[in-house]
Amino acid sequence: MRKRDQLLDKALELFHAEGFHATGIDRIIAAAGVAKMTLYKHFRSKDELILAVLRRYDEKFRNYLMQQVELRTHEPSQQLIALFDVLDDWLDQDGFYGCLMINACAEFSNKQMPAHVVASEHKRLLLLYIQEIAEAAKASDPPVLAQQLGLLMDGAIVAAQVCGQRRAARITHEIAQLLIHQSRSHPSEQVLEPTQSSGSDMPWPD
Amino acid sequence: MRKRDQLLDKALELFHAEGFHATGIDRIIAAAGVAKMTLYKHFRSKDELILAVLRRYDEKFRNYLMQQVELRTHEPSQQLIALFDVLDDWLDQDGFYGCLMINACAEFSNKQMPAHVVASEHKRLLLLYIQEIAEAAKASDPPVLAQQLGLLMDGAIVAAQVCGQRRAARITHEIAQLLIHQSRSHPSEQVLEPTQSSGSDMPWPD
DNA sequence: TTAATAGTATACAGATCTGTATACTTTATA
DNA sequence: TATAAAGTATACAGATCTGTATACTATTAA
Repeated sequence: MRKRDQLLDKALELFHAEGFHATGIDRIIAAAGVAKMTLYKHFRSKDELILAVLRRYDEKFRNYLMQQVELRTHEPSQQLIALFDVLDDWLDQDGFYGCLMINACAEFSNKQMPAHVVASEHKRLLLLYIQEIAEAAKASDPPVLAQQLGLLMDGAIVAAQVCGQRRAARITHEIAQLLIHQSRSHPSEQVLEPTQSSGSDMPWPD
Repeated sequence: MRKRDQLLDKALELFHAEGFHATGIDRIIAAAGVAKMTLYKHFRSKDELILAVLRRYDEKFRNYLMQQVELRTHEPSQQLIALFDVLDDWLDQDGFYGCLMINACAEFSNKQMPAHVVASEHKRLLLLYIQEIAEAAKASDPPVLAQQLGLLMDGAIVAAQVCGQRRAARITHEIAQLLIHQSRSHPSEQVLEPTQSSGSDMPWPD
């Protein structure tokens, strides 16, 4: 099973750096130093390899995040902040190609595609993890705070990927502090009226 | 030049819904009802078609956003909020496939690739637009507020695309109000210490 | 009306891509 | 050492993809 791991590692690297459709089977087996037949003995098809890669990424990423957070502090409300310090380290790496799951959803856009389902589940588990910390930190509304913080993280990831803003997490760090502070001081949030919708006057045509 | 527009429209639609690499030339000309040679008389290559599509999207999207904002209110600080109401309408559409520019960066990950450059420029122009509103709204630090709000928008886009959270913009609506209020009441922001970095103990290996 | 321009239809070259067939070799295990 | 499992090398089928060649037909404008 060593060859299988080599394949998954190299496939992850290539899919992440160059995309799923743009990366051919031949590139992967060459990088992994493995025969083509070996790949097809471990995985029925490229699609199945992609799914296995995504599951591996999910596992690696969440473990990395949890371990890094735990390594910095054990105080829940501080852990919420630590999320953004870990994010800061990640976005600042040289070969940063965004979140593989977000990238997967760009290429497998139909929500029923297996890759999209795995990506969606990945984000759900991440939010669940953040929510657990928020509960431990006695936030007033842990699910909402988790969604807010998760959204900030994705925003920073995109800013770093698209605009090369390696320090995008710093921006979110401040906002996160504000939200966490607010969530611990105010038991309920106020909802304000949105400006009126324009209806069908100017539909975004796409 | 009518055929050229048909090509661009259909290419935009297909690239957005199915991805750039996954969409072949033949699919595009069939959808546009145009001969293959016509495509290659208007565009040197598929890559050039992609660039033209991205530029068209940039133009369409920013015009749409500006017109929608202007249509809702003329008061600058209210316009900052209106950004998120427009976003809310957009994310709630049935055929929502994320931001084409973010998707392009997922497939053309190298920052020097022309498509990536166009996408980066698109986000820069968006931030500039938000910054101008922030200035008119007398925000304490318009560039920072613009970055914060832009980041929120991208976060909501990703949440809607990956997790199908059609109402993700509602989450950002609240945060935006908080940030705008803070930016108008506090002339300078306080910077807090980040938790210490772990250095090379646990590098995210990708 | 004539001449230039824009578009069409078809076929095809050449590359690349996924996946398979087959016969062989290495490695691990009992 | 004998046997099963894992891996290799090569060739290839068949599909698909980008881009071109060529000869034809509308359309438009002088």
